Amino acid sequence: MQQTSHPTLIDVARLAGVSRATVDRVVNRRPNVRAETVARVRAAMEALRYRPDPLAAGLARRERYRFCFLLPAGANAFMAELAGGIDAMADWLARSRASIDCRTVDVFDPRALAAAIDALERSYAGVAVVALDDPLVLAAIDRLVADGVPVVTLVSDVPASRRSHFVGVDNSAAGRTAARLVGRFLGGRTGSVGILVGSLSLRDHMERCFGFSQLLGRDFPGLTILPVAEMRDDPALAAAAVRRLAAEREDLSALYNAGAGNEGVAEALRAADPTGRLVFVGHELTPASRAELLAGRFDAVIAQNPGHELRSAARLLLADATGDAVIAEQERIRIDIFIRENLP
Amino acid sequence: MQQTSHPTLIDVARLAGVSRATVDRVVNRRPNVRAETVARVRAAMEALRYRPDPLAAGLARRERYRFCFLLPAGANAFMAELAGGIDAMADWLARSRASIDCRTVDVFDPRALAAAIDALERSYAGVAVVALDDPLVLAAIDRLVADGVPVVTLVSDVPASRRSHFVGVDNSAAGRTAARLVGRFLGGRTGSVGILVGSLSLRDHMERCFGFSQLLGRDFPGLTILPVAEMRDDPALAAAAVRRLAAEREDLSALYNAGAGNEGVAEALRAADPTGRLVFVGHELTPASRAELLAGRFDAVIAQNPGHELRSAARLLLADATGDAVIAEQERIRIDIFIRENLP
DNA sequence: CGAATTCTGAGGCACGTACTTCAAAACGCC
DNA sequence: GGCGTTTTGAAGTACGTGCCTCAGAATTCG
Repeated sequence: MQQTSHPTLIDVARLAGVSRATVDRVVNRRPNVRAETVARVRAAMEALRYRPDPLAAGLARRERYRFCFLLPAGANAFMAELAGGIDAMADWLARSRASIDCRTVDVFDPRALAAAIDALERSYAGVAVVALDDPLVLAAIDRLVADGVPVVTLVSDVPASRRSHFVGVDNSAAGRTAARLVGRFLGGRTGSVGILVGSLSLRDHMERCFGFSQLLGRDFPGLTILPVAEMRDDPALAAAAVRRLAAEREDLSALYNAGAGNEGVAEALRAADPTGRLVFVGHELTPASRAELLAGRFDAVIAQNPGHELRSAARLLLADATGDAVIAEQERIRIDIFIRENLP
Repeated sequence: MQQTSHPTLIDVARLAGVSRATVDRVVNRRPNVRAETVARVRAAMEALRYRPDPLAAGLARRERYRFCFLLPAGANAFMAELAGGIDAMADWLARSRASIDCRTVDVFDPRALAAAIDALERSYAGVAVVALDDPLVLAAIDRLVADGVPVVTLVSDVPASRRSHFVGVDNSAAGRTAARLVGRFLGGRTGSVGILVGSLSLRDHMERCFGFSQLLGRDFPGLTILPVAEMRDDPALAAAAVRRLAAEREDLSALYNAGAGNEGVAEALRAADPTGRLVFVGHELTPASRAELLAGRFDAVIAQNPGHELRSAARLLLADATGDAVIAEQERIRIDIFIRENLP
């Protein structure tokens, strides 16, 4: 029954005319095997199409992998969904003998984030962190990596650090996507376009802003870009800014919110734009932004799938720990566009 | 070290004051255990947070799962990507002791598809099929299910059959999404809109068409919907249809292709609409549609991620076979919108 | 040639579970 | 009390690999 049941290490040993131990040495690239013997074993492996049973291997090497996910504290709906998704992965991870500790930290404070990273136990098999592009944070990440703990950045990157991967989207492209939609939805109308962000010191907000302005300025010359308004992801501040923009510029034709706080924007829009003529594009699919899309007050939402990002980060850390290969295509996070009709 | 290393069946037995065998009986719901004993064992499992080690369990029950994926033959780029993606899952599946046999069949012929389904070995632990909504196919699927082989439909559904899941998108919603984009991109312009499909007997094409017409008619009364043109996913026929539409209707302002054959549309567009005023929305991200988006001749592409669909189908079949739970959110296939700026 | 080194074989323990067998104990019933 | 049935315990084998030890063979080197 060789064709149905998978070949084992013993089958390889028999075919190659060597012992179990020698096959083991070859498979696990241990030293002290003659080149000629290696070749014979390799040939036998080829012939039988031998693949080490991952279950038995995992059982035998009794390692367990503990990972840590460092997420921003706060009421941000997107981040809340991230945190909530971690539990959903528990079963999934147990299958690979892995587990995740989740910690939260104030993400607007580089000092606190760096301290939190420094405080992490070095026994972790890997760490995923929603980072902040700041020298302090960069140094902390590099220290962690230097101590032998692989790091992936999640959602927000620190490109210059020694993290092994970034799991997230190209935020410049996301900004350009928003700009294209705003421009096309305006369909040739002219006017001014307002931009809101959480903070320009957040790399992702800044990049979106940059991409948005760049494309809008180049491809839609009829539109005037207004100065960027910062609002710390605070719905109340966002609402105030929207009201101010609507009052000051009667030619206001579109709004782009590169940050969070869409609830505030929505609230202000209800008052400032009762007819819904104003084109609005924001980020992240939350209960609030979803409801606004359905109500027709938001025209499009640019999003990234937090579940995919979590799983991708976990897979990458796991691959780092076990030495397995990764499917690159699967780990590329896409820039999702949601309108009223394709809400999940 | 009880808190770091996971508890085993033996730990549970010790705590419950019973033997290994009894714990095994409880864990695997075997008969002949007194209710009171079951409760004691359950309590011990709770207390220790015992979870059976999936690796050891998998090793002990020496089952292997063979699945079969039945895909359409033909040069269709989307389907080719589907087929190609199966190999990429091989490693992934080996980890769960599963493997996939991939077979192809002419999807336009219900009789052939039904015969292919009937010819499948009943030893498969599950089958995924790109189905065709036809009574013959439905009956064949139901026969397979009756023989104890779980079936999931992939991309194209047979809702009335006894398949356990459908992995794919809501094509009516996809059509509505396309309509919204066409309408918004036209930005108030009036004119007529052409619709192309592969075949109206294909459920997914028909549903897209339906969703598209429905929303366009309701929300964009300034646009006239032209009669649907069928073209068997043939680029040459598509090109001819586009040329004919462009010639006959000088008010043609947008085109929607609900089927494949985008290469043909692109070729015809180059000639018929050199200025790029015509709004075009199509389906599926292929090298061709990608290039057209970048060139600016296509305005948007509605897509589904074939890799996700494959993995989802595999996960669902695996869950069916092992009795594991599925993460519903993860298995919902999203309707992707791609424009020039958010191409992956 | 002898010694040191490099290879190889044989065997065993461990991982944590599934599944089996057999005997002993507990229980119900008449 | 005796019988039959249900429940439980004890013990074992098996799954396929990682990792270990130790002895003996083969090879190289001085």
